[in-house]
Amino acid sequence: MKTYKLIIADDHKMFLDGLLSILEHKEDYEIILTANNGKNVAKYLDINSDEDINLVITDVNMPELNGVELNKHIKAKHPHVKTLVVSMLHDALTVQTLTKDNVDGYVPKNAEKEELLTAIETILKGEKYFSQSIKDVYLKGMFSNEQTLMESISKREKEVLKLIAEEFTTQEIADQLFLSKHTIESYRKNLISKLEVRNLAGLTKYAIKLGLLD
Amino acid sequence: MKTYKLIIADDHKMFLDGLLSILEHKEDYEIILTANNGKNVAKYLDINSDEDINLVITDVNMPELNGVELNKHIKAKHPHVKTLVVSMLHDALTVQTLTKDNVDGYVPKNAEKEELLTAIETILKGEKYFSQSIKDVYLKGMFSNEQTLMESISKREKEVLKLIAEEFTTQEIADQLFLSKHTIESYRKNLISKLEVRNLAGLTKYAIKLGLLD
DNA sequence: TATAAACTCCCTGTAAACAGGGTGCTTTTA
DNA sequence: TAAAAGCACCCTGTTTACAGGGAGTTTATA
Repeated sequence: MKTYKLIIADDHKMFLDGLLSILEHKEDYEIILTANNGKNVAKYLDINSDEDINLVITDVNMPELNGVELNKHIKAKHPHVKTLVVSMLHDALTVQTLTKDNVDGYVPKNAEKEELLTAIETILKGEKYFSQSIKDVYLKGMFSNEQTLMESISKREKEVLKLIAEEFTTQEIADQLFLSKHTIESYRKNLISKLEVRNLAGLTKYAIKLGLLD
Repeated sequence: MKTYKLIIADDHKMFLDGLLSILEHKEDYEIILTANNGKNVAKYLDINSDEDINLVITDVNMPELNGVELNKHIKAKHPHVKTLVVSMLHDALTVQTLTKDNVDGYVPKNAEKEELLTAIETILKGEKYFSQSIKDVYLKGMFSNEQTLMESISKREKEVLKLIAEEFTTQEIADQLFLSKHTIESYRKNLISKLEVRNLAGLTKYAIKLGLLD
């Protein structure tokens, strides 16, 4: 019987313990590493790229390097390593980003442990596994136009939006970004129009929705 | 050796499984009930009040009845039952509400399982147990003036704040509340001053923080 | 290499927000 | 029963935001 090598990343130690206790008396899984952030996992993979890790199980919200970024890194640098996200239910955008980055599966933390085991097995067989609730979120996102809006906001616009939501005035933002006051006014105007809001209050809410603030 | 009767409430089944696997091979703990919301726990306690449950371990974020409300209910109706919150790190206000409602302990989910066991033992001995990080949050809340600010906002001010965050202009708010435009301007001014923010963006963030929006 | 998208900047107005005062009335509570 | 807090309103300014245009340059991409 083949033994699979696993890495688990989650900053909730108790949850990690739970996962471990579920997996450790399965003889076909060997936990090579546990980490409380994504960076350590990325580092480990970069250094020990000869060791054939089969699967990385990761949370989304983690310090240093979050699950979305970790998945992206893995798929770019170590495409043979499978990835399974086990996390709270996230917004459609997160799920979409993950799938676009070729994640192999997503199971919410409120799933039964049996489902987790099924997901792991399925992924190790080379297939994808997404819980129904994740598929729902994804589809909901596809047919609402929210993420279409989100995608239509450029990097620079997001930068300005963030500063607006941080209560800086147009002039202050211009100074910070070494741009003309007129430019920032244009950005604000476009954002108000694109996001279909009326004023700073609406922009601020969107900035929060987009996760631009801490 | 005495056996203690425990109830665990958490809507993340996998976390629940983890907790169970940590506790179930401890012979002095008997898990009477697990639930994925607070309501079922409250119901169980209300009906089986003769059965002497020693401790309820609960998450904060749960459907139906959250951990804060559950704790309040338990301490009001079943004061002999100890309560331990195991949850993500929460804001100072949540921690303060819990302590005000006489919760017996709070351990964050990223704690080691040893700390959880220590917390349980300590509480069952009749003492309180709060992780250092929780104490930090609490103290930070005490010495920051955030919740003092929250309390200093009157009902009318909250009403105006909500409408501001909903992107209505001063005139529109005045019309809705049948007040003078000047009055609304005064409220906005006072809110900006009280909440120590600079503009609509800051007010909007506070409205969200205070839970005035959906 | 076109063509679109993003980025940058500018103009003219008007409307709204922001700053810093003040008044009087009512309700709560120490 | 005073004092304090909340409520509603008013005034004079200044600053900023908002509305609705235009236009050139760079960058990515089909």
